[in-house]
Amino acid sequence: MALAQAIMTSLLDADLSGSELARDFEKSMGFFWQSTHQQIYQELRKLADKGWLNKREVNQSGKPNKNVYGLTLAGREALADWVFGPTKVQPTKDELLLKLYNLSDDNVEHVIGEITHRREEVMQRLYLYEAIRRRHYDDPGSLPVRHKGVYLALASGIHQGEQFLSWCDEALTLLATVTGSSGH
Amino acid sequence: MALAQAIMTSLLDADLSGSELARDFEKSMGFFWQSTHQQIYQELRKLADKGWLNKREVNQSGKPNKNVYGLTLAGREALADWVFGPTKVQPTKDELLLKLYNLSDDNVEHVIGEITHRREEVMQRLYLYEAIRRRHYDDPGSLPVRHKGVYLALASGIHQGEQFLSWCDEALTLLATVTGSSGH
DNA sequence: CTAATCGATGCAATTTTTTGCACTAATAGC
DNA sequence: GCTATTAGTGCAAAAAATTGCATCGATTAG
Repeated sequence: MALAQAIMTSLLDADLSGSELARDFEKSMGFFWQSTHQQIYQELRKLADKGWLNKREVNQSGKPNKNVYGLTLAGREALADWVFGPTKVQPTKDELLLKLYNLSDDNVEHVIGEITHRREEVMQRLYLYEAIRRRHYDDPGSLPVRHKGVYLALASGIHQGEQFLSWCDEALTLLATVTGSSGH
Repeated sequence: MALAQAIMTSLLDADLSGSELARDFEKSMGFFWQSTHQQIYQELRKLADKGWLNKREVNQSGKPNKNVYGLTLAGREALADWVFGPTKVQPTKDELLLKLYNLSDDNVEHVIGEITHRREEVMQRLYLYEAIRRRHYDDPGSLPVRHKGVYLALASGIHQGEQFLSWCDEALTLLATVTGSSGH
């Protein structure tokens, strides 16, 4: 959707190669914007064609050469302009909710298992986010403007995680009554 | 992703035509699973070919004929089996978060505007959800099993909405300090 | 030395989603 | 009666995302 902008944003601070970007997308930026290396490579080429990125080949000792991309002036301007354009949201599609619509005595146990599992995953992620917050964003008020924004994106992830945990608790409580009363 | 299952789930209680489904997708099911009528029509044809749905043409007085689809036994079984399969999640991609990464003195005002706007939208939606909850799911504990599941999907939307509102408040508070101190 | 392995890069086919249009039949305005 | 509009259905091209491979060097095992 706005993969182009996600990539350019990653390049704001440092020039990166395709694989470096792909790795970055598993960390920070990737917390809320997933992408695969294939997509990234393609998009990089497009952006270079457009003149928003410049590419320079870096010879590496021992390893194959890597192509490092950096924002051009035009790229920076395009990115800055983009902020004022329309904002798309692609809402989550979670098959778990769909499964809930199909809840039955036959599958409650299974669904409970899935919820429990997801709860665990989200909790792990939440620990990570909290650790980052504590480490880098202890006092948001005193951060430079741009970092305030980055902090808020992180905060969004934290809020969502917490919300999910509390939903899980409600769900598990309610579903426990089903298995409990229906016996077996 | 699992559009097929989303459609079949909508057909659990009643047979529907393409346009009726499309309208449904703007309501209940569509609260957490968006789709367009084009996609729905295509998927309906595929599912009918697979033998999971049957199609019957209904002549309507005055209007063009409509094709009404219903679940076949095979369809019901496939749907029931699907619940036990792997669960995919397609996490939200929200350009607003990307914009936050690009926060600057030049665009804070604009971003604040966008957040405020979204806050309003989410609040509206939340009112709707709450109304549905109050009307149909007053006492979740006493609902039949399947409706408990449906209720939990709704509850998920409510939790998410509330989470978003509280995030908005944090964000607006923090960003107010930026515009406040930078003056002008 | 040769073959198997690995990490980084990338092409290409397939599938999914989006976008734009087109047809049909009723309805409304003139 | 003729044209414009609207609701329901659907095709098809384009764009985006996913999946599966393919290459290219260096590295390790035999």
